[in-house]
Amino acid sequence: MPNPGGSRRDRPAKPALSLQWIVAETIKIIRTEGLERATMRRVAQALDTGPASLYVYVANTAELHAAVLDELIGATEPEPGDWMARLQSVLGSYADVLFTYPGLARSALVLRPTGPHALRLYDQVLGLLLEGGIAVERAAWGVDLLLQHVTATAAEHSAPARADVDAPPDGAAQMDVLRGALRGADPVENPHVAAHAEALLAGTPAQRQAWAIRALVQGIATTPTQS
Amino acid sequence: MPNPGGSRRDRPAKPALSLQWIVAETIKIIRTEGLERATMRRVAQALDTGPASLYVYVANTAELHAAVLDELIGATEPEPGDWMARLQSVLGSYADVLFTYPGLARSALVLRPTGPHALRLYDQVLGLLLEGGIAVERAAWGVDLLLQHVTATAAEHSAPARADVDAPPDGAAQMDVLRGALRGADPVENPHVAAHAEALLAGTPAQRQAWAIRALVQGIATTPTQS
DNA sequence: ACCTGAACACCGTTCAAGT
DNA sequence: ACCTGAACACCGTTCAAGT
Repeated sequence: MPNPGGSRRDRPAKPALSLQWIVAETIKIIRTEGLERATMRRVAQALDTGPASLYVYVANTAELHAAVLDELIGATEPEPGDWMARLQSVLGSYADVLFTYPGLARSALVLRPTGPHALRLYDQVLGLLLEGGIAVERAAWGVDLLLQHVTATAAEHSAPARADVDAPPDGAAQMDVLRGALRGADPVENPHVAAHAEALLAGTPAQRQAWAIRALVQGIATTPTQS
Repeated sequence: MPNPGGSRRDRPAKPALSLQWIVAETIKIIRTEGLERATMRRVAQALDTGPASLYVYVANTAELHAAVLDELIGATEPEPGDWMARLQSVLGSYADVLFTYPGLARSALVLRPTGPHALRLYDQVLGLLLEGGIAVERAAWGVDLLLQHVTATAAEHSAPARADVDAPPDGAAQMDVLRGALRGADPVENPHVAAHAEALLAGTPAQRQAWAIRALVQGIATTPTQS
């Protein structure tokens, strides 16, 4: 006599899987345990099923990560202001997403996000460059350059996948190593680095990021696509 | 009576391990089987030992990859010409290294190469920007921007680690997906992308790379570090 | 069509024990 | 000090079998 009376008390009626649910659960895991923990096996476990079940909805782990990233990109939005201020703010909010989930930036470089939210971001950035009066061929190539810069910067600040869970989630450690290497440069082997180590290390990340975007826009606006 | 006569025929007298030898063997594996095959276990096997032995010389897999990358950067060299031509050629030869061993570029973004050869590359790029008459604070920040661009571009063209060994080693596939997404953009949702899809996709990788470097240098040269 | 248990073929890293 | 076998704690993906 299975399931008498139309309800059973043993299980809370497991709903059917769906890509949306899988993505939502994966984001929860990334948020609480980090990207490296969001494995097919771990996600399947959270969904109370076996890893094989996920392959009905995604072809592989990369595709799952891509779906997650597009979902997160949905949160990016420009604040009001002139075109340059809006550009800085869309790129800034994209950077925030990538910095919040370090490791996803690494994926984003290779994944080339192409979901609906990513496309909207692409469209916003292109629109802002055109609004700034930049020639269309330059603006078109510039979009890639700007998004690549933000993505790469976030990826740099994310640490490689760690075995040790307790350690800080840094990438700041890598920065310290670089700092040490530049400060310790041999004036004979590396004269320029040795002479200008402090200039190389100057500025806060925010200052450097803002400068980089201004410099990129400046270069994009003034450099003809035909040499 | 072990080892009579001072020589034995059973084994070719296994030499002692060394970081140099480990790196050399790892490069061989990367060259023939790809980075994703160059695991601690696979490298140890090639060295006819167990994986634990490698941990005497490197702290983890990332450190092994970093040592390999620095070794490979040793091959970069500028060709003669004015400072801009030399800049394009050093960056080009660095790009060649990263494109030849796709996947190492992905590591390079996070690893922040700091070995002797990487430092030399850093020094060359900084020297060339200064030779071009660029203000030292801008040149110093610009080095990062230029190397980051090259590294990120190479990383983009490398595919994610694949289970399937027979498939093309592309990343070109990702580009095709992007192409399709841009061409198929909805004119209402993404008006700018839809209107300028061809401009977004225009140019060969080489043309875009050369333009990007000119644009970066232009932006670096003309953008004050203080807004 | 969707879902699953179990298996296949791997990983990085640690550790106690040897030389 | 250097090296090692064996183990610990995982992976992604596939496949035959079920519903």
